[in-house]
Amino acid sequence: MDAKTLCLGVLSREPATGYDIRKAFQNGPFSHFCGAGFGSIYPALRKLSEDGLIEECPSSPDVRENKKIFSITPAGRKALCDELANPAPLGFEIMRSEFMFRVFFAHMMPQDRIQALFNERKALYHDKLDIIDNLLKKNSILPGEKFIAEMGKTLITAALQFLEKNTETLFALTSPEIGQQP
Amino acid sequence: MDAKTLCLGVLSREPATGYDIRKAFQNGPFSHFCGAGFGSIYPALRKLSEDGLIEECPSSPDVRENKKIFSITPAGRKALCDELANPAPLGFEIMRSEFMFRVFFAHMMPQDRIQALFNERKALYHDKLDIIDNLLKKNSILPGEKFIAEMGKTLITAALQFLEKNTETLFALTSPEIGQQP
DNA sequence: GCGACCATGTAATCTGTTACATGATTAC
DNA sequence: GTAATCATGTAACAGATTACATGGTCGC
Repeated sequence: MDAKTLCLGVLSREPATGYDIRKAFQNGPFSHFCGAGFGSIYPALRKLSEDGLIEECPSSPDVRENKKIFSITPAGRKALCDELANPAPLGFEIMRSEFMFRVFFAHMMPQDRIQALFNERKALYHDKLDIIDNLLKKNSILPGEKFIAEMGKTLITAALQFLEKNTETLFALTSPEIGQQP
Repeated sequence: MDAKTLCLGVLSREPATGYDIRKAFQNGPFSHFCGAGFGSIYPALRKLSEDGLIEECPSSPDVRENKKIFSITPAGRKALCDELANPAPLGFEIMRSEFMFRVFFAHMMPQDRIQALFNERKALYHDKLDIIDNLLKKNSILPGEKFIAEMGKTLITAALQFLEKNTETLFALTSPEIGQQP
């Protein structure tokens, strides 16, 4: 899914600035399953604008002059629908994970490094759960959005519980000091 | 995690060809958390070879001439360790998911399309579970590898159960024919 | 006044994906 | 003999990440 489609998706919910879109990816309803940085978002907005899929809202006196609020056009909504309905290039994206790659090679890392990795990851999971819980508190939430928030919550909770239950077992089976072992 | 590190990781377990590496990503122990295609693997192998991190095994009469079996060098093992231990650029990779993006916009899709999406996804999960179950049957499996296989199994099972339980609820809340709704 | 946050954008680089191009071996 | 699988690679293109560069507003 490219940055253009992601931006279109965010804008289909409500008008937003590039900055707002990034927040939606960082702390908002999209944060647990996709993302993009400024370097992807701004060029995407320019292209979408050129293609007439989004448009800049007329500036009003109460917003700063350099602030650009974009809204989706009917053509943009159509383009998003088409993209959503298309045969899907699939790709199994769940868990394309650097964390898992590292832990896979636990025998090549000192135990304190793995411990730090686990702690970081648990903290990250807790952050994501907080974000999702806040989303679920809102009363106006569409079915798809709710479904995905709950799915995220379920999966992150499962991951967290797995880490909590199995860390000791992993440590019991790896040597504390070993770093460069084959 | 770039293709070079991924290849190095695969080769740290046993010597392999580019083709073997791809299989490790498609059906092997790495399949549920990372991946790469030929277009990434072969250039990566060339670079790793140039840097002395891997080397081509001397050709023996029992293997075909154009087949190149690579093995990791001590320098390569060191490079992998360094990469594993480094402060981690983090990035929350769990669930960077096109599936979730689509379902999030369920209200913009006809119900039969969502149904198809769900069926595809469930089939994919079952495939992944089969692969993982086969991995877990092996008796010689390192602790990190076992941990990650079991974590994958746990998470995929949780995802599958979530889909099974909540599909009807989602469908009850979305209209069957609506496609292009705001 | 200062730090945190809002806000936009560009340019270089890196890297991955896709399609193409080729051919050997194995099992039926 | 023919289809599936093994096996290697290149080239063009699309795309993202990273760092850079700039400046306004708000609360303390």
